Amino acid sequence: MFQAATIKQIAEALSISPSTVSRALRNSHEISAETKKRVIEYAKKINYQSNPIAVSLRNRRSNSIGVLVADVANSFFSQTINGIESIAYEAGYHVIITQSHDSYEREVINIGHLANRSVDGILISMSSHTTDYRHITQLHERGLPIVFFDRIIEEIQTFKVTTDNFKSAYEATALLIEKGFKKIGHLANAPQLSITVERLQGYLSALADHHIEFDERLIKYCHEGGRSQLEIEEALNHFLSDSIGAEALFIASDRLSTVTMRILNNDPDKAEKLMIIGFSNSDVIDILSPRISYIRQSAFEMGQIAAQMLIKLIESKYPVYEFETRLLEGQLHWRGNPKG
Amino acid sequence: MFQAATIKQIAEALSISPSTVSRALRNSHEISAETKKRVIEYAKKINYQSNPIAVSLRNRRSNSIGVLVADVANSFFSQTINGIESIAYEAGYHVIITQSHDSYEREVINIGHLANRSVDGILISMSSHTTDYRHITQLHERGLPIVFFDRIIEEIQTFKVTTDNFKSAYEATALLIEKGFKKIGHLANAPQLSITVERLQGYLSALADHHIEFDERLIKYCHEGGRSQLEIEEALNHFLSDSIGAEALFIASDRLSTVTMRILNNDPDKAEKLMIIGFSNSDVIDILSPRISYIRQSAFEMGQIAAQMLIKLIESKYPVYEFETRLLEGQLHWRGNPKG
DNA sequence: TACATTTTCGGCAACGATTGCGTAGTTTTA
DNA sequence: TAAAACTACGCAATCGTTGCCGAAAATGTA
Repeated sequence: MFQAATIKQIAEALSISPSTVSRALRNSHEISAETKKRVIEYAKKINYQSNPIAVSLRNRRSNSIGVLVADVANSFFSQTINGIESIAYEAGYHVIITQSHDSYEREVINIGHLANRSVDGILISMSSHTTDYRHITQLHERGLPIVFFDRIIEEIQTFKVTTDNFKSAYEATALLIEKGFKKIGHLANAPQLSITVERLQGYLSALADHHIEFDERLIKYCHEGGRSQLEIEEALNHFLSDSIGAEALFIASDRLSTVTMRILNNDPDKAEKLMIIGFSNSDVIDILSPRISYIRQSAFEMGQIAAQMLIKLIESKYPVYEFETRLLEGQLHWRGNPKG
Repeated sequence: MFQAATIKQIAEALSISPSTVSRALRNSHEISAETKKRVIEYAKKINYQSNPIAVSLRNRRSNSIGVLVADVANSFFSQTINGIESIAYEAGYHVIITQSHDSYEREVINIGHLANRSVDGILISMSSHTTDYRHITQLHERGLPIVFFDRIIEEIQTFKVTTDNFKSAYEATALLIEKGFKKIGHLANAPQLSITVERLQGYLSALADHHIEFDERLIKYCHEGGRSQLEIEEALNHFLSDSIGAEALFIASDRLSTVTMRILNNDPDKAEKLMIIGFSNSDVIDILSPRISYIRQSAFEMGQIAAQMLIKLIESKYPVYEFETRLLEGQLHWRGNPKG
């Protein structure tokens, strides 16, 4: 491998000590203008770049932050990552991205690796199969800055940012009711996720406020969160069965929405029977067939806020004990009949 | 911040030297079974984890690889990243992802940061606005392992992996011709990209083989690659103008495809006039309206191969002078009439 | 028993950058 | 004119780990 220039080389070339070079480069007042000039010029000449690994070792700071998401190939998360990156970059941090693929084991391994990799802090969106939080509480107790976004948990006191899922779900459900639908199915994500609970509550609350009796058969959890198409097909058949007869459907996540849409696209009979609203950040959700009304989350902004929170934690000189949970507004887009 | 356990602490606690601890943990034959056992037990007890930054400094290896893509919020790239990650993870490398957003300046800055960050190698998919390769050749000459994927360049001798763009473009165009279309527009990406040139040649070659006269007005380059919807609207209007009268369209990239689809979705008159085939790795491309036939690249596999190539370069004990350029097959999916 | 060999381990130095402390040499102040 | 203050720089330690060399102890051989 190639040999990068070091402070020692500069020191030797100019017959001064490494400390002087270091101070000159950092523009210390203890160094004469003359010496500074010589050092800076020579450093530029040999294209000196400080070795970030050495700096990290010395400063016990890596200037990098870790991110855990379920999957980067998911519009919502990739947009979030864009937001994280935009802030991190500005602040001089590198971003190390890992994926849990919604597996608890991978979450544990990845978070362990990140902490071990000496990241200065971690941004976490929980895997849908996680119910044991010890791998995170351990790190948190040891003082590692952690911020949760999107899929947050109650159990750990720190900064969090997510969509106002209750409100968005409420609005979506209420809108369906106002449009005249009464039998509204709810295709929910894995039940242990915060977003699942919040969205379910929004749904239930809207029903209650509009005096629609709650029918538990109208709720179906997807434990595989859309990774299994079969799971969703069964749920749809269930909703559309004669005994249930759902007229509309509120879908609680990105992936569930697109998988549902694929099934309906292949089965126009079903598609005609259902008015659909779903969460989705796909950039082509508005040109899918059949039509789907959708709730779009402020993913980019969520990433930005999460990154800002984390960097604030990392750079705080004193331990932080006051935390905030930010809720971002989702945007509801009504698109009318499936057949348009 | 929390204090991680170190080798020194173990050494002190067991009244042995740090070197002995290090060797014991690495299972050196020079250490007695007895000592090994004591060290390993105590290390486990205090949850010792080696500090990767110190190891990096010592070994001049960071066990991380850098990736440069245009945009993670793009199905093709996010799938590629998934492939890269799967291999890198197995081999013990971390992945640092950066985005050029198709800007030359950001590409230069990001690649500089990655190299400076002491990654052990870099995976690059060129930004569409890059014509000057000095920032890369410099690193390459200094011995930094580099592998190109997707958007590759001729100028640097190394491993490369991309789709057989010529073949896929040829097949797509030939298929349109066989279906009876003669006036086939080609919506091309930025002209300086390898993939643009290869796809254009496939298109031209198919026309020639089928004895269709080439009309240069049927080719439109999109210098903004879909970042500007206006650019594409103008191109479509051009293709559909009376004097041109295109009957079909071959679209050369993911983003161009989806933006075109949005325009056509909003303008059914236009949509009816055009049979469309486009490159796309969107997971919902098959349920868009209007219908679009598409070429899907083996993105995940491309990421895997690129990562394998890079790791091979990194871990090679001798300089490598024999390089390979792998071409992966694209998959053509015919979906018939727009109105289906 | 005497010597050679092997096993087991400690000490030192280095990776590259940073920084507290010390100290010549110079200038300012009383 | 001597004391004080300041300027400009070097020394050495530090971060955690590991390669190299050598030394002591254990073992083997004659």
